[in-house]
Amino acid sequence: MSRPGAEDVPEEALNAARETFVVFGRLRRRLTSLPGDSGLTPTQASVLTRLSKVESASVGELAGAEQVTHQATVKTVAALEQAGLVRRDPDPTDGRRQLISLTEVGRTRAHGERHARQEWLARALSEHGTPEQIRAVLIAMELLGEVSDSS
Amino acid sequence: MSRPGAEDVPEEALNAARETFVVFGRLRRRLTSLPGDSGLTPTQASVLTRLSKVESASVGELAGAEQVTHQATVKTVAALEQAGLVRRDPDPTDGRRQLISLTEVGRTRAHGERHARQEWLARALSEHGTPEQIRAVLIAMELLGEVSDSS
DNA sequence: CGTATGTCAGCTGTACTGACATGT
DNA sequence: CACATGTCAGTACAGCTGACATAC
Repeated sequence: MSRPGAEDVPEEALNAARETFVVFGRLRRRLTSLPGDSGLTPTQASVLTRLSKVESASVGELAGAEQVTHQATVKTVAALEQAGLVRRDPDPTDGRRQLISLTEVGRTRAHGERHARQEWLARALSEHGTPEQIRAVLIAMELLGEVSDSS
Repeated sequence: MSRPGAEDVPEEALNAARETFVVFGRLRRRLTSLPGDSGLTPTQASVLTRLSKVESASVGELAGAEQVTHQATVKTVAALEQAGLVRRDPDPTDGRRQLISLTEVGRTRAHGERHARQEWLARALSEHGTPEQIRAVLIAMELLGEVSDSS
C-alpha cells in the first residue's frame, strides 16, 4: 500500500511531523536539565518511578519497559543501587534473575522525583495553554505513543 | 508534597505531563535510531536542515536556534565541515564571526535528510491516527513549543 | 546443547563547564 | 579595558554492540 511516492501522506501530517521534530529537540533538552533533581539523572528517575509502580522487576523487564537494551539498564540500576535507592535480591524461582525493588529511601525519593518533574510540566502547560490545548496534548501523546511503539 | 502550589494545577494537566514524559522518552529513542540516515547523526541532520532554511549563519546563531551552547555547536559544525557538507567563510564585516553555509553536496543531503525523517513520522502519523488526532498533534506541539521556550 | 539473563568493557553521540585566543 | 565570538579540553550521561559467565 505505501509506495515510496510520499503522495499518500497528507499535508497536515507532514506539518505535524515537522513541528514534532522541532519541539522534541527543544523540550527534550529543557526536560533533561530541570533544576532540583536531587542529583538523579533522567533515566534514573524514570526507572525509579517505574519501580514505584510495579514493586519489583528484573533488569530485563525494566529494559523492556524503558525500551532500551538490558545492558543499558544494568548501568542505571547499578547507579541506583550504589545510591542506596534500590535493592537487588535473587529470584527464588530463577537463579539467573535478580529482582530489583525500592528501598525505603528510594520509595520516598521516587515520590518526590515524580512529583517535581511532573508538576513542573503540568504547571507550565496550565499556565501557557487552555484546557482545550491540554486535552490536545493528551490526544497527541496517545497517537505519538502508538507510533513510537509500532512502525 | 502538598505545597500550596500543587493544588492549582488541574488534573488533566498532570495527566498530560505524565504522558508527555513517557512518550518523549520512547519517541526520542525511536527518532534517533531511524534507518537510512546516510551516516548523519541527529544533531548534524538538524543543523543541516536549519542551514537549508537560512542560507548562512554563525556558530552562535546556530547554537541559539538549537538551544544548545555554542561550544556544542562547534563540534557539530566541525563534523559537517569535515564531511564536506558545509563551508566556513569569514564574515566580511566582523572578523570574529564565521559564516556557515551549505555546500552543494550539503544542500542535496539536507533535502534528503529532511525528507526521510519527516516522511517517516508523517506516514506513521497518518497510518495510526485520524485527521483529528493529527490536528491535535499540531496544537499540542504549539503549546509544548511555547512551554519549552519560556518557563 | 541451545537459550535466557545479567554483567563488563569499549565505543559513539550529545551536551555541559571551564579556559583560552582573538577580534570589536 | 570589557565584551562577543569561536575554539579546545575535560567531563558526564545515555545508549549501543560485543564478549562473557551463569543458570535454565
